[in-house]
Amino acid sequence: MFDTKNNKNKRIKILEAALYLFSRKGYHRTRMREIAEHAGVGKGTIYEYFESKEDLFTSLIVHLFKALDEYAFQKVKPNMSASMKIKALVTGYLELVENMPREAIMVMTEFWSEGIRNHLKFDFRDMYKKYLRITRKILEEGIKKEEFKETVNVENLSRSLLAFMDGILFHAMLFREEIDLERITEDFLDTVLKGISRR
Amino acid sequence: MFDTKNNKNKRIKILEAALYLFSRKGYHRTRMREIAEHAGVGKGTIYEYFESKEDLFTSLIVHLFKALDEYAFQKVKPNMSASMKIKALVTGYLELVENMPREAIMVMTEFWSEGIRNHLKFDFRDMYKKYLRITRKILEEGIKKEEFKETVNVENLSRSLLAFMDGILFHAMLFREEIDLERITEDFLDTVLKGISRR
DNA sequence: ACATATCGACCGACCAGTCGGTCAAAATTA
DNA sequence: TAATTTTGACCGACTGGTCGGTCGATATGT
Repeated sequence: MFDTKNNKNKRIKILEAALYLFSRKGYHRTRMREIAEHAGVGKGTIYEYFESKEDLFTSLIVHLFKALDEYAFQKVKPNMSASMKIKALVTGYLELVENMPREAIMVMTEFWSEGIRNHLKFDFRDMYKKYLRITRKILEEGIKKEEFKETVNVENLSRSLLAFMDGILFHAMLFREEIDLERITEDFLDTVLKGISRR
Repeated sequence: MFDTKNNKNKRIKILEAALYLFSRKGYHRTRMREIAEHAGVGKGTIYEYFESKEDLFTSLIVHLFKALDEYAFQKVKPNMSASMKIKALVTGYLELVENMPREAIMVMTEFWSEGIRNHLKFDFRDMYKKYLRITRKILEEGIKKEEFKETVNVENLSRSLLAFMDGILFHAMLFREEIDLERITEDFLDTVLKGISRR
C-alpha cells in the first residue's frame, strides 16, 4: 500500500522539521506553526501523527537515540581485545555524534535539561543503563582475561567512561573549531587504558 | 543608609525565588508572577531590579558561577605535588557542586542548553577557559618536575579532565541515589594519574 | 459515494512587561 | 520639634500579543 509509506514519509518530514527547528531555537521557542510550514504540511496534520508538542519532542528523541543505539554498539566486535572494545565503543559513540548533524546534539542537550527535571514522560536513564551494562561487561571480560588489573572497580570506571563521553561531547559543542575530538579521545583512552592494564 | 541594604535584600530575595522556581520548573515554565509571589514582592518590583526575565536568569547564573569560581581554585595549594593539585582541583569542584543546592545545578544545566544556542548574551566559555588554563599549568609543572611523563599532551588531557568533571556531574544528577560521586572520582583520578605518572 | 487524510481559521487560556497611583520615609522648611 | 513637601520604591490590574490545540470544511483516494 502507498498509504503506509506516505504516512511514514510525512511523519519523517515532520520529525525532520522538528529537529531542524528545535535544534536552532529550542523546544519552547519553536512554534507548531513553524514546524508545519517547514515540513510542508498543515498544522492540523501534525496532530494526526503526534498527540501534542511534547509527544513530538519525545518521539524525536526516541528517533535519534535509536540511531545512536544501533550505530555505536555494532562497532564492538567479539574478537577484539577488551582494550580495543573500549576504544571501539567510545570512538564509535563520538564518531556517530560527529556525523550526526550537530542539530541532533543540541536537541539532546535540551532533552537532558528537561528530562532531568522529570518534565517528560520518557525516561532516558534506560539508555545510559544499557551503555553501562555493556561497558561493565567489557571491563569484566578484560579482567578475566588478565588484560586489566583485577583491582579495577568495574562499576566506577564504567561510569567514569560514560561521564567522559558526555562531557567531551558537550565541550565539543561549546568549542567547536578549537577542539580535535578524535585526538583528545584517543589520548584520553590511552592514558586510562595504561592506568588499568597489567604490566 | 538603610536603603542600600534593603535593596540588596530584596534583590537577593528575588534571586533566591528565581533559583527555587527556575530549578524546579525550568526557565520557560516559570512565571514572573510566581517569582514575585515566592519572593514576597509585587511583580512590578522585579522589574525595578532586573530589566527582563532573561536578565534575571543571566544575573542568577553570574551569581552562582561566582561561588563556584571562588571555592574550587582555593583548594589548590602551591606546596602540593602536581598529582595532588589535580586531585584537589577536581574534588574541590565536585565538593562544591555537592554542597551547592542541587537547584543550582539544574539551573546551570538549563543555562548550558540555552547558552549553547547563543540565546543568551552572557558567554560562559570564559569560565571554562580559566579552568583549562589552570589545569594546563598544573600538568606542565608536573612534567617539568618529572612527576608526569613528558609525552603527556597537556592540552588534550586538560580538556579530558574538564570533560570528565562535567560529565560525572551530569550523571550524578541523573542517578542521584545510585552514585557515589566521591569514590568514582577518586578511582578515576587514580587510574588517570597512574596512566601519566613516570614509573 | 464513502472513507480517509489534510488543512488552516479560529479559540481561549496564558503571560511578559507596563504604567499610573500609593504611601512611607527622607528632606526641607518654619 | 512639628508641619509640609518631595521622592522613589512598590505594587498589581491591565494590555497587546502569542500560541497550542480544535474542528468543520475541503481535498484526495478507493
